[in-house]
Amino acid sequence: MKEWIANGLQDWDISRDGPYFGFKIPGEDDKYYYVWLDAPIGYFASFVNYARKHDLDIDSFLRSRDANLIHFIGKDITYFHFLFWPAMLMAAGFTQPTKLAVHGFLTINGQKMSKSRGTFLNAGDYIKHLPPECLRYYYAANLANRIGDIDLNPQDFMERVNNELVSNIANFAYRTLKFANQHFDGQLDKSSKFGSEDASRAGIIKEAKEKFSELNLREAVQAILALSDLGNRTFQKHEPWKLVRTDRQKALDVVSWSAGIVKDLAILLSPILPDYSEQLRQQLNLKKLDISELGKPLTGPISKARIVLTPIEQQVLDRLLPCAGKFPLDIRVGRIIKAVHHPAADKLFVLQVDMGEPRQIVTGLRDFYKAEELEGKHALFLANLKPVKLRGRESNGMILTAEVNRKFRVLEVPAAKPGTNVMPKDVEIGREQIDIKEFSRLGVTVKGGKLVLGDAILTLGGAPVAVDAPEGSKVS
RNA sequence: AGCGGGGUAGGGCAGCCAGGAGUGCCCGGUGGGCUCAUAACCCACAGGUCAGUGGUUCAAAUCCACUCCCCGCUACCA
Repeated sequence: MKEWIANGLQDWDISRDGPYFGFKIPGEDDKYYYVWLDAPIGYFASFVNYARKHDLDIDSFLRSRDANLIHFIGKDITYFHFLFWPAMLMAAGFTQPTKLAVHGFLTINGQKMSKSRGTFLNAGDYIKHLPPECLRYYYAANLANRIGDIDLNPQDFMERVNNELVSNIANFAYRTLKFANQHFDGQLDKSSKFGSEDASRAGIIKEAKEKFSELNLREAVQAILALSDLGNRTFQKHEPWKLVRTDRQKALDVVSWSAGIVKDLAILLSPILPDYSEQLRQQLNLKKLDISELGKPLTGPISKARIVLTPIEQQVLDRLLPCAGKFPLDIRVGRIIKAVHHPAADKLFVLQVDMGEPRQIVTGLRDFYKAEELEGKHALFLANLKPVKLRGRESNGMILTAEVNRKFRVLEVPAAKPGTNVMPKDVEIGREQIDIKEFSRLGVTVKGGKLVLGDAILTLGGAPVAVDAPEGSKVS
Protein backbone atom coordinates (compact mmCIF):
# COMPACT_ATOMS: atom_id res chain seq x y z
CA MET A 1 0.00 0.00 0.00
CA LYS A 2 2.73 2.41 1.03
CA GLU A 3 4.63 1.37 -2.03
CA TRP A 4 1.94 2.44 -4.51
CA ILE A 5 1.66 5.80 -2.88
CA ALA A 6 5.41 6.21 -2.77
CA ASN A 7 5.60 5.28 -6.45
CA GLY A 8 2.98 7.87 -7.31
CA LEU A 9 -0.66 7.14 -8.04
CA GLN A 10 -1.65 6.39 -11.59
CA ASP A 11 -4.91 6.39 -13.46
CA TRP A 12 -7.28 3.58 -12.79
CA ASP A 13 -8.68 1.47 -15.61
CA ILE A 14 -12.34 0.89 -14.98
CA SER A 15 -13.10 -1.20 -18.07
CA ARG A 16 -12.26 -4.81 -18.78
CA ASP A 17 -12.38 -6.72 -22.05
CA GLY A 18 -14.72 -9.66 -22.38
CA PRO A 19 -15.06 -12.43 -21.54
CA TYR A 20 -15.81 -10.90 -18.16
CA PHE A 21 -18.61 -10.97 -15.64
CA GLY A 22 -20.45 -7.91 -14.44
CA PHE A 23 -22.07 -5.05 -16.29
CA LYS A 24 -21.56 -4.32 -19.97
CA ILE A 25 -20.55 -0.79 -20.82
CA PRO A 26 -23.30 0.76 -22.94
CA GLY A 27 -22.22 1.66 -26.45
CA GLU A 28 -19.14 -0.57 -26.37
CA ASP A 29 -18.83 -3.94 -28.03
CA ASP A 30 -17.04 -6.22 -25.67
CA LYS A 31 -16.22 -4.00 -22.68
CA TYR A 32 -17.36 -4.39 -19.11
CA TYR A 33 -17.11 -2.29 -15.99
CA TYR A 34 -14.43 -3.54 -13.69
CA VAL A 35 -16.30 -5.28 -10.90
CA TRP A 36 -14.75 -3.23 -8.09
CA LEU A 37 -16.09 -0.07 -9.63
CA ASP A 38 -19.68 -1.06 -9.04
CA ALA A 39 -19.58 -3.78 -6.38
CA PRO A 40 -19.14 -1.46 -3.37
CA ILE A 41 -22.30 0.38 -4.39
CA GLY A 42 -24.01 -2.71 -3.00
CA TYR A 43 -22.89 -1.54 0.43
CA PHE A 44 -25.22 1.40 0.06
CA ALA A 45 -28.06 -0.86 -0.94
CA SER A 46 -27.70 -3.13 2.06
CA PHE A 47 -27.18 -0.26 4.44
CA VAL A 48 -30.22 1.61 3.17
CA ASN A 49 -32.24 -1.58 3.50
CA TYR A 50 -31.05 -2.01 7.10
CA ALA A 51 -31.61 1.67 7.94
CA ARG A 52 -35.20 1.59 6.70
CA LYS A 53 -35.96 -1.51 8.72
CA HIS A 54 -34.50 0.01 11.87
CA ASP A 55 -35.74 3.52 11.32
CA LEU A 56 -32.31 5.11 11.08
CA ASP A 57 -31.49 8.45 9.50
CA ILE A 58 -29.60 7.48 6.38
CA ASP A 59 -27.87 10.79 5.76
CA SER A 60 -26.47 10.98 9.26
CA PHE A 61 -24.45 7.90 8.37
CA LEU A 62 -23.71 8.33 4.71
CA ARG A 63 -23.36 12.09 4.49
CA SER A 64 -21.79 12.94 7.80
CA ARG A 65 -18.23 13.60 8.83
CA ASP A 66 -18.96 12.31 12.31
CA ALA A 67 -20.11 8.87 11.23
CA ASN A 68 -17.84 5.99 12.09
CA LEU A 69 -17.75 3.84 8.98
CA ILE A 70 -15.88 0.56 9.11
CA HIS A 71 -15.39 -1.84 6.22
CA PHE A 72 -14.90 -5.48 7.03
CA ILE A 73 -13.06 -6.99 4.08
CA GLY A 74 -10.75 -9.78 3.00
CA LYS A 75 -7.07 -9.10 2.53
CA ASP A 76 -7.21 -9.63 -1.24
CA ILE A 77 -9.37 -6.58 -1.81
CA THR A 78 -7.52 -4.15 0.39
CA TYR A 79 -6.47 -1.72 -2.28
CA PHE A 80 -9.92 -1.21 -3.75
CA HIS A 81 -11.18 -0.26 -0.34
CA PHE A 82 -8.13 1.68 0.64
CA LEU A 83 -7.82 3.81 -2.47
CA PHE A 84 -10.49 3.55 -5.15
CA TRP A 85 -13.63 3.33 -3.11
CA PRO A 86 -12.76 6.21 -0.75
CA ALA A 87 -11.80 8.24 -3.80
CA MET A 88 -15.19 7.59 -5.35
CA LEU A 89 -16.92 8.45 -2.07
CA MET A 90 -14.91 11.60 -1.72
CA ALA A 91 -15.79 12.72 -5.22
CA ALA A 92 -19.47 12.00 -4.64
CA GLY A 93 -19.57 13.72 -1.26
CA PHE A 94 -20.27 10.66 0.84
CA THR A 95 -18.85 9.62 4.19
CA GLN A 96 -15.47 7.98 3.79
CA PRO A 97 -14.44 4.93 5.79
CA THR A 98 -12.79 5.66 9.10
CA LYS A 99 -11.34 2.20 9.37
CA LEU A 100 -10.72 -0.95 7.38
CA ALA A 101 -10.97 -4.18 9.33
CA VAL A 102 -9.01 -6.56 7.12
CA HIS A 103 -9.28 -10.30 7.62
CA GLY A 104 -7.27 -13.12 6.15
CA PHE A 105 -8.53 -16.11 4.22
CA LEU A 106 -10.20 -19.22 5.51
CA THR A 107 -7.91 -22.18 5.06
CA ILE A 108 -8.83 -25.79 5.67
CA ASN A 109 -6.30 -27.92 7.50
CA GLY A 110 -3.70 -25.22 7.00
CA GLN A 111 -4.13 -25.02 3.25
CA LYS A 112 -6.16 -23.15 0.75
CA MET A 113 -9.62 -24.59 0.09
CA SER A 114 -9.45 -26.92 -2.85
CA LYS A 115 -12.03 -28.99 -4.63
CA SER A 116 -9.57 -31.65 -5.65
CA ARG A 117 -8.46 -32.19 -2.09
CA GLY A 118 -12.04 -32.34 -0.95
CA THR A 119 -11.57 -29.34 1.28
CA PHE A 120 -14.00 -27.05 -0.42
CA LEU A 121 -16.89 -25.96 1.74
CA ASN A 122 -19.53 -23.44 0.85
CA ALA A 123 -22.11 -21.91 3.13
CA GLY A 124 -25.03 -23.59 1.38
CA ASP A 125 -23.58 -27.05 2.00
CA TYR A 126 -22.52 -26.24 5.52
CA ILE A 127 -26.01 -25.17 6.52
CA LYS A 128 -27.42 -28.54 5.50
CA HIS A 129 -25.40 -30.15 8.26
CA LEU A 130 -24.90 -27.69 11.10
CA PRO A 131 -26.40 -24.51 12.53
CA PRO A 132 -24.68 -21.21 11.66
CA GLU A 133 -23.97 -20.60 15.34
CA CYS A 134 -21.18 -23.20 15.41
CA LEU A 135 -19.27 -21.67 12.54
CA ARG A 136 -19.93 -18.13 13.71
CA TYR A 137 -18.53 -19.05 17.09
CA TYR A 138 -15.44 -20.61 15.58
CA TYR A 139 -14.75 -17.64 13.36
CA ALA A 140 -15.17 -15.18 16.21
CA ALA A 141 -12.96 -17.28 18.45
CA ASN A 142 -10.19 -17.08 15.86
CA LEU A 143 -10.55 -13.56 14.49
CA ALA A 144 -8.02 -11.10 15.83
CA ASN A 145 -7.88 -7.46 14.81
CA ARG A 146 -5.01 -7.95 12.46
CA ILE A 147 -4.52 -9.67 9.14
CA GLY A 148 -4.07 -13.38 9.43
CA ASP A 149 -5.65 -16.45 7.90
CA ILE A 150 -8.12 -18.46 9.91
CA ASP A 151 -7.65 -22.16 9.72
CA LEU A 152 -10.69 -24.37 9.83
CA ASN A 153 -9.43 -27.62 11.20
CA PRO A 154 -12.50 -29.84 11.38
CA GLN A 155 -11.42 -31.68 14.51
CA ASP A 156 -10.45 -28.49 16.29
CA PHE A 157 -13.68 -26.89 15.14
CA MET A 158 -15.72 -29.69 16.68
CA GLU A 159 -13.73 -29.73 19.90
CA ARG A 160 -13.89 -26.01 20.45
CA VAL A 161 -17.57 -25.74 19.69
CA ASN A 162 -18.40 -28.74 21.85
CA ASN A 163 -16.20 -27.79 24.76
CA GLU A 164 -16.42 -24.04 24.84
CA LEU A 165 -19.72 -23.08 23.33
CA VAL A 166 -21.88 -26.09 24.17
CA SER A 167 -20.39 -27.52 27.36
CA ASN A 168 -19.12 -24.38 28.98
CA ILE A 169 -21.42 -21.56 27.92
CA ALA A 170 -24.68 -23.19 26.82
CA ASN A 171 -24.60 -25.86 29.50
CA PHE A 172 -24.04 -23.19 32.15
CA ALA A 173 -27.08 -21.28 30.94
CA TYR A 174 -29.18 -24.42 30.91
CA ARG A 175 -28.08 -25.76 34.31
CA THR A 176 -28.77 -22.38 35.89
CA LEU A 177 -32.15 -21.69 34.32
CA LYS A 178 -33.36 -25.23 34.73
CA PHE A 179 -32.41 -25.10 38.39
CA ALA A 180 -34.33 -21.86 38.80
CA ASN A 181 -37.35 -23.42 37.07
CA GLN A 182 -37.24 -26.56 39.16
CA HIS A 183 -36.66 -25.23 42.63
CA PHE A 184 -37.96 -21.67 42.53
CA ASP A 185 -40.53 -21.77 39.79
CA GLY A 186 -38.49 -19.22 37.82
CA GLN A 187 -38.84 -16.53 40.50
CA LEU A 188 -35.47 -14.87 41.08
CA ASP A 189 -34.20 -12.66 43.86
CA LYS A 190 -32.73 -9.57 42.30
CA SER A 191 -30.88 -8.46 45.42
CA SER A 192 -28.30 -11.26 45.30
CA LYS A 193 -24.74 -10.03 45.61
CA PHE A 194 -21.37 -11.73 45.72
CA GLY A 195 -18.49 -9.50 46.66
CA SER A 196 -15.35 -10.83 45.00
CA GLU A 197 -17.27 -12.57 42.21
CA ASP A 198 -19.07 -9.34 41.40
CA ALA A 199 -15.71 -7.61 41.11
CA SER A 200 -14.46 -10.30 38.72
CA ARG A 201 -17.69 -10.07 36.77
CA ALA A 202 -17.34 -6.29 36.34
CA GLY A 203 -13.71 -6.70 35.26
CA ILE A 204 -14.55 -9.31 32.67
CA ILE A 205 -17.45 -7.29 31.26
CA LYS A 206 -15.23 -4.23 30.92
CA GLU A 207 -12.63 -6.32 29.15
CA ALA A 208 -15.20 -7.81 26.77
CA LYS A 209 -16.58 -4.39 25.86
CA GLU A 210 -13.09 -3.07 25.18
CA LYS A 211 -12.22 -6.02 22.98
CA PHE A 212 -15.39 -5.62 20.98
CA SER A 213 -14.55 -1.95 20.45
CA GLU A 214 -11.09 -2.88 19.27
CA LEU A 215 -12.74 -5.38 16.87
CA ASN A 216 -10.73 -8.11 18.47
CA LEU A 217 -13.36 -10.81 18.48
CA ARG A 218 -10.95 -13.50 19.53
CA GLU A 219 -10.24 -11.71 22.78
CA ALA A 220 -13.88 -10.79 23.23
CA VAL A 221 -14.69 -14.49 23.04
CA GLN A 222 -11.96 -15.17 25.60
CA ALA A 223 -13.63 -12.70 27.95
CA ILE A 224 -17.04 -14.25 27.37
CA LEU A 225 -15.59 -17.65 28.17
CA ALA A 226 -14.03 -16.25 31.30
CA LEU A 227 -17.48 -15.04 32.31
CA SER A 228 -19.13 -18.41 31.87
CA ASP A 229 -16.15 -19.95 33.67
CA LEU A 230 -16.80 -17.58 36.54
CA GLY A 231 -20.44 -18.60 36.49
CA ASN A 232 -19.66 -22.31 36.51
CA ARG A 233 -17.04 -21.89 39.21
CA THR A 234 -19.31 -19.89 41.47
CA PHE A 235 -22.22 -22.27 40.97
CA GLN A 236 -19.94 -25.20 41.76
CA LYS A 237 -18.40 -23.52 44.80
CA HIS A 238 -21.72 -22.81 46.51
CA GLU A 239 -23.40 -26.08 45.55
CA PRO A 240 -26.96 -24.77 45.42
CA TRP A 241 -28.24 -28.32 44.84
CA LYS A 242 -27.21 -28.98 48.47
CA LEU A 243 -28.17 -25.56 49.80
CA VAL A 244 -31.67 -25.95 48.50
CA ARG A 245 -32.26 -28.46 51.31
CA THR A 246 -30.49 -26.54 54.06
CA ASP A 247 -30.58 -22.82 53.24
CA ARG A 248 -33.18 -22.03 50.61
CA GLN A 249 -32.51 -18.30 50.58
CA LYS A 250 -28.79 -18.80 50.00
CA ALA A 251 -29.54 -21.24 47.18
CA LEU A 252 -31.86 -18.68 45.61
CA ASP A 253 -29.10 -16.07 45.87
CA VAL A 254 -26.65 -18.29 44.01
CA VAL A 255 -29.10 -19.16 41.28
CA SER A 256 -30.30 -15.58 40.86
CA TRP A 257 -26.76 -14.32 40.63
CA SER A 258 -25.92 -17.02 38.08
CA ALA A 259 -28.97 -16.10 36.03
CA GLY A 260 -27.60 -12.56 35.97
CA ILE A 261 -24.46 -13.98 34.38
CA VAL A 262 -26.57 -15.84 31.83
CA LYS A 263 -28.18 -12.51 30.93
CA ASP A 264 -24.72 -10.92 30.56
CA LEU A 265 -23.68 -13.78 28.31
CA ALA A 266 -26.78 -13.35 26.17
CA ILE A 267 -25.99 -9.66 25.72
CA LEU A 268 -22.30 -10.14 25.01
CA LEU A 269 -22.92 -13.00 22.60
CA SER A 270 -25.59 -11.21 20.59
CA PRO A 271 -23.25 -9.81 17.91
CA ILE A 272 -21.61 -13.20 17.44
CA LEU A 273 -24.51 -15.60 17.95
CA PRO A 274 -27.73 -13.74 17.24
CA ASP A 275 -29.95 -16.83 17.11
CA TYR A 276 -28.67 -18.33 20.33
CA SER A 277 -28.78 -14.97 22.03
CA GLU A 278 -32.39 -14.52 21.00
CA GLN A 279 -33.29 -17.95 22.42
CA LEU A 280 -31.71 -16.98 25.72
CA ARG A 281 -33.58 -13.68 25.72
CA GLN A 282 -36.85 -15.56 25.44
CA GLN A 283 -35.90 -18.00 28.17
CA LEU A 284 -34.90 -15.12 30.42
CA ASN A 285 -38.24 -13.49 29.66
CA LEU A 286 -36.64 -10.17 28.70
CA LYS A 287 -38.08 -7.63 26.27
CA LYS A 288 -34.69 -6.88 24.82
CA LEU A 289 -31.00 -7.38 25.44
CA ASP A 290 -29.58 -4.03 26.30
CA ILE A 291 -25.90 -3.35 26.76
CA SER A 292 -26.68 -1.05 29.67
CA GLU A 293 -27.98 -4.07 31.60
CA LEU A 294 -24.56 -5.71 31.68
CA GLY A 295 -23.44 -6.53 35.20
CA LYS A 296 -26.83 -5.76 36.70
CA PRO A 297 -29.05 -8.32 38.42
CA LEU A 298 -31.76 -10.08 36.51
CA THR A 299 -35.26 -9.05 37.47
CA GLY A 300 -38.59 -10.68 36.93
CA PRO A 301 -39.64 -14.31 36.53
CA ILE A 302 -37.94 -16.32 33.83
CA SER A 303 -39.49 -18.69 31.32
CA LYS A 304 -38.85 -22.36 30.83
CA ALA A 305 -35.27 -23.47 30.22
CA ARG A 306 -34.58 -25.34 27.02
CA ILE A 307 -31.53 -26.87 25.44
CA VAL A 308 -30.63 -24.81 22.41
CA LEU A 309 -27.18 -25.90 21.28
CA THR A 310 -26.11 -29.51 21.16
CA PRO A 311 -22.66 -30.96 20.52
CA ILE A 312 -21.46 -31.60 17.00
CA GLU A 313 -21.29 -35.32 16.35
CA GLN A 314 -18.34 -36.90 14.62
CA GLN A 315 -20.53 -38.40 11.90
CA VAL A 316 -21.99 -35.02 11.03
CA LEU A 317 -18.50 -33.57 10.89
CA ASP A 318 -17.41 -36.35 8.55
CA ARG A 319 -20.26 -35.55 6.21
CA LEU A 320 -19.23 -31.90 6.13
CA LEU A 321 -16.14 -32.55 4.03
CA PRO A 322 -17.02 -35.81 2.32
CA CYS A 323 -14.09 -35.77 -0.06
CA ALA A 324 -11.37 -34.93 2.45
CA GLY A 325 -8.88 -37.74 2.75
CA LYS A 326 -9.61 -39.15 -0.66
CA PHE A 327 -6.73 -39.46 -3.06
CA PRO A 328 -7.04 -36.44 -5.35
CA LEU A 329 -5.47 -37.91 -8.48
CA ASP A 330 -7.07 -40.27 -10.93
CA ILE A 331 -3.91 -41.77 -12.40
CA ARG A 332 -4.51 -44.60 -14.84
CA VAL A 333 -2.71 -46.93 -17.14
CA GLY A 334 -3.38 -46.11 -20.77
CA ARG A 335 -2.39 -47.78 -24.02
CA ILE A 336 -1.41 -45.39 -26.76
CA ILE A 337 -3.32 -46.53 -29.78
CA LYS A 338 -2.37 -43.82 -32.18
CA ALA A 339 0.07 -40.89 -32.14
CA VAL A 340 -0.11 -38.22 -34.83
CA HIS A 341 1.52 -34.84 -35.21
CA HIS A 342 -0.71 -31.94 -34.26
CA PRO A 343 -1.48 -30.20 -37.55
CA ALA A 344 -1.07 -26.73 -36.09
CA ALA A 345 1.89 -27.11 -33.73
CA ASP A 346 5.57 -28.07 -33.96
CA LYS A 347 5.91 -29.75 -30.60
CA LEU A 348 2.57 -31.39 -30.00
CA PHE A 349 1.28 -34.90 -30.54
CA VAL A 350 -2.38 -35.79 -30.58
CA LEU A 351 -2.72 -39.18 -28.92
CA GLN A 352 -5.63 -41.58 -28.99
CA VAL A 353 -5.43 -43.54 -25.78
CA ASP A 354 -7.28 -46.51 -24.36
CA MET A 355 -7.66 -45.72 -20.64
CA GLY A 356 -10.47 -48.16 -20.06
CA GLU A 357 -12.33 -45.67 -22.20
CA PRO A 358 -11.09 -43.90 -25.33
CA ARG A 359 -9.54 -40.48 -24.75
CA GLN A 360 -7.79 -37.89 -26.85
CA ILE A 361 -4.73 -36.36 -25.23
CA VAL A 362 -2.51 -33.61 -26.59
CA THR A 363 1.07 -33.63 -25.38
CA GLY A 364 4.32 -31.79 -26.13
CA LEU A 365 6.73 -34.70 -26.53
CA ARG A 366 7.92 -34.34 -30.11
CA ASP A 367 11.40 -33.35 -28.96
CA PHE A 368 11.73 -36.66 -27.17
CA TYR A 369 9.75 -39.29 -29.06
CA LYS A 370 8.78 -40.27 -32.57
CA ALA A 371 5.17 -41.16 -33.23
CA GLU A 372 5.98 -44.82 -33.93
CA GLU A 373 7.84 -45.09 -30.63
CA LEU A 374 4.84 -43.99 -28.69
CA GLU A 375 2.29 -46.17 -30.37
CA GLY A 376 1.55 -49.34 -28.47
CA LYS A 377 3.17 -48.16 -25.24
CA HIS A 378 1.43 -48.70 -21.92
CA ALA A 379 2.04 -45.59 -19.81
CA LEU A 380 0.63 -43.58 -16.92
CA PHE A 381 -1.90 -40.81 -17.47
CA LEU A 382 -3.67 -38.30 -15.29
CA ALA A 383 -7.35 -38.75 -16.07
CA ASN A 384 -9.04 -36.13 -13.91
CA LEU A 385 -7.27 -33.09 -15.29
CA LYS A 386 -9.56 -30.34 -16.42
CA PRO A 387 -9.97 -30.63 -20.23
CA VAL A 388 -8.24 -27.89 -22.22
CA LYS A 389 -7.86 -27.04 -25.88
CA LEU A 390 -4.25 -26.92 -27.05
CA ARG A 391 -3.99 -25.22 -30.41
CA GLY A 392 -7.55 -26.13 -31.20
CA ARG A 393 -7.44 -29.80 -30.19
CA GLU A 394 -9.13 -30.95 -27.01
CA SER A 395 -6.97 -32.71 -24.47
CA ASN A 396 -8.76 -34.83 -21.88
CA GLY A 397 -5.96 -35.58 -19.50
CA MET A 398 -2.21 -35.62 -19.44
CA ILE A 399 0.52 -38.15 -19.99
CA LEU A 400 2.87 -38.34 -17.03
CA THR A 401 6.58 -37.91 -17.53
CA ALA A 402 9.75 -37.71 -15.48
CA GLU A 403 13.00 -36.08 -16.47
CA VAL A 404 15.83 -38.53 -17.25
CA ASN A 405 19.14 -37.14 -18.55
CA ARG A 406 17.52 -33.84 -19.54
CA LYS A 407 14.88 -35.68 -21.53
CA PHE A 408 11.27 -36.14 -20.58
CA ARG A 409 10.39 -39.80 -20.58
CA VAL A 410 6.91 -41.25 -20.24
CA LEU A 411 6.34 -43.57 -17.28
CA GLU A 412 6.01 -46.97 -18.87
CA VAL A 413 4.13 -49.85 -17.33
CA PRO A 414 4.37 -52.46 -20.09
CA ALA A 415 2.43 -55.31 -18.54
CA ALA A 416 -0.39 -53.33 -16.98
CA LYS A 417 -3.96 -53.39 -18.16
CA PRO A 418 -5.35 -50.14 -19.57
CA GLY A 419 -7.76 -48.40 -17.21
CA THR A 420 -6.15 -49.72 -14.01
CA ASN A 421 -5.74 -47.06 -11.34
CA VAL A 422 -2.48 -46.14 -9.70
CA MET A 423 -2.89 -44.93 -6.14
CA PRO A 424 -1.80 -45.46 -2.55
CA LYS A 425 -3.10 -48.59 -0.86
CA ASP A 426 -6.48 -48.50 0.85
CA VAL A 427 -7.71 -45.12 -0.28
CA GLU A 428 -10.63 -43.94 -2.29
CA ILE A 429 -10.08 -41.88 -5.38
CA GLY A 430 -11.65 -38.44 -5.56
CA ARG A 431 -12.87 -37.83 -9.11
CA GLU A 432 -13.07 -34.05 -8.86
CA GLN A 433 -11.31 -32.39 -11.75
CA ILE A 434 -8.13 -30.53 -10.94
CA ASP A 435 -6.12 -28.05 -12.90
CA ILE A 436 -2.48 -28.32 -13.78
CA LYS A 437 -1.42 -25.82 -11.16
CA GLU A 438 -2.92 -27.93 -8.42
CA PHE A 439 -1.33 -31.04 -9.82
CA SER A 440 2.13 -29.54 -9.72
CA ARG A 441 1.49 -28.18 -6.26
CA LEU A 442 0.66 -31.67 -5.00
CA GLY A 443 4.04 -32.80 -6.29
CA VAL A 444 4.27 -36.43 -7.31
CA THR A 445 7.94 -37.44 -7.20
CA VAL A 446 10.21 -40.43 -7.63
CA LYS A 447 11.78 -41.93 -4.53
CA GLY A 448 13.76 -45.15 -4.55
CA GLY A 449 12.49 -46.00 -8.02
CA LYS A 450 8.89 -45.69 -6.86
CA LEU A 451 6.25 -43.05 -7.36
CA VAL A 452 5.26 -41.18 -4.23
CA LEU A 453 2.92 -38.41 -3.24
CA GLY A 454 3.93 -37.08 0.15
CA ASP A 455 4.41 -40.15 2.34
CA ALA A 456 2.18 -42.33 0.23
CA ILE A 457 3.67 -44.84 -2.18
CA LEU A 458 1.59 -45.29 -5.30
CA THR A 459 0.70 -48.83 -6.16
CA LEU A 460 -0.58 -50.67 -9.20
CA GLY A 461 -2.56 -53.81 -8.54
CA GLY A 462 -1.22 -53.91 -4.96
CA ALA A 463 2.49 -53.50 -5.75
CA PRO A 464 4.49 -50.27 -5.87
CA VAL A 465 4.92 -48.87 -9.36
CA ALA A 466 8.52 -49.26 -10.51
CA VAL A 467 9.68 -46.33 -12.61
CA ASP A 468 12.95 -45.77 -14.36
CA ALA A 469 13.80 -42.25 -13.28
CA PRO A 470 16.41 -40.64 -11.02
CA GLU A 471 15.78 -40.11 -7.31
CA GLY A 472 13.78 -36.97 -6.62
CA SER A 473 12.49 -36.46 -10.17
CA LYS A 474 9.36 -34.47 -10.31
CA VAL A 475 6.54 -36.01 -12.26
CA SER A 476 4.87 -33.62 -14.62
C1' A B 1 11.64 -14.18 -8.40
C1' G B 2 8.94 -10.41 -5.88
C1' C B 3 5.51 -9.34 -1.97
C1' G B 4 2.82 -10.91 2.47
C1' G B 5 1.79 -14.35 6.79
C1' G B 6 3.96 -17.93 9.98
C1' G B 7 7.73 -21.42 13.09
C1' U B 8 5.99 -20.72 21.31
C1' A B 9 4.25 -27.87 25.82
C1' G B 10 1.79 -33.99 22.32
C1' G B 11 -1.93 -30.88 18.82
C1' G B 12 -4.19 -25.88 17.81
C1' C B 13 -3.29 -20.66 19.15
C1' A B 14 -2.42 -15.80 21.91
C1' G B 15 1.80 -13.01 23.92
C1' C B 16 6.06 -9.62 20.08
C1' C B 17 4.45 -3.27 17.64
C1' A B 18 5.49 -0.04 23.23
C1' G B 19 11.97 -5.72 26.23
C1' G B 20 11.27 -6.89 32.80
C1' A B 21 11.07 -14.38 35.96
C1' G B 22 7.86 -18.83 29.93
C1' U B 23 2.69 -15.45 31.31
C1' G B 24 -2.25 -17.07 29.04
C1' C B 25 -6.52 -19.72 26.20
C1' C B 26 -8.64 -24.43 23.97
C1' C B 27 -7.87 -29.65 23.20
C1' G B 28 -5.23 -33.96 24.70
C1' G B 29 -2.53 -36.75 29.30
C1' U B 30 -2.51 -38.01 34.80
C1' G B 31 -4.80 -37.75 39.69
C1' G B 32 -8.81 -36.06 42.72
C1' G B 33 -13.82 -33.75 43.71
C1' C B 34 -19.11 -33.02 42.56
C1' U B 35 -23.78 -35.34 40.92
C1' C B 36 -27.85 -29.34 39.69
C1' A B 37 -26.68 -29.68 34.28
C1' U B 38 -26.14 -31.42 27.45
C1' A B 39 -20.90 -38.03 29.58
C1' A B 40 -21.42 -31.87 31.62
C1' C B 41 -19.06 -28.92 35.88
C1' C B 42 -14.94 -27.86 39.65
C1' C B 43 -9.76 -28.53 41.72
C1' A B 44 -4.68 -30.08 41.21
C1' C B 45 -0.41 -31.97 38.55
C1' A B 46 2.84 -33.19 34.42
C1' G B 47 4.62 -31.25 29.89
C1' G B 48 8.85 -25.68 26.66
C1' U B 49 16.90 -25.05 24.44
C1' C B 50 9.90 -19.48 22.51
C1' A B 51 13.12 -22.62 14.53
C1' G B 52 18.75 -21.69 14.35
C1' U B 53 23.16 -18.44 14.69
C1' G B 54 25.21 -13.86 15.95
C1' G B 55 24.43 -8.87 17.97
C1' U B 56 22.21 -4.65 21.11
C1' U B 57 20.92 -4.41 26.50
C1' C B 58 21.57 -4.64 33.53
C1' A B 59 17.62 -7.68 31.12
C1' A B 60 15.41 -10.62 24.65
C1' A B 61 10.00 -15.09 22.80
C1' U B 62 9.77 -9.63 22.28
C1' C B 63 14.57 -5.10 19.19
C1' C B 64 18.59 -5.64 15.00
C1' A B 65 21.32 -8.83 11.27
C1' C B 66 21.86 -13.35 8.84
C1' U B 67 20.24 -18.57 7.93
C1' C B 68 16.80 -22.65 7.59
C1' C B 69 11.77 -24.50 7.10
C1' C B 70 6.15 -24.04 6.16
C1' C B 71 1.90 -21.40 3.91
C1' G B 72 -0.35 -17.86 0.66
C1' C B 73 -0.72 -14.01 -3.30
C1' U B 74 1.12 -12.13 -8.00
C1' A B 75 0.73 -10.16 -14.30
C1' C B 76 -4.11 -7.38 -20.19
C1' C B 77 -5.58 -7.01 -12.03
C1' A B 78 -1.27 -0.80 -8.86
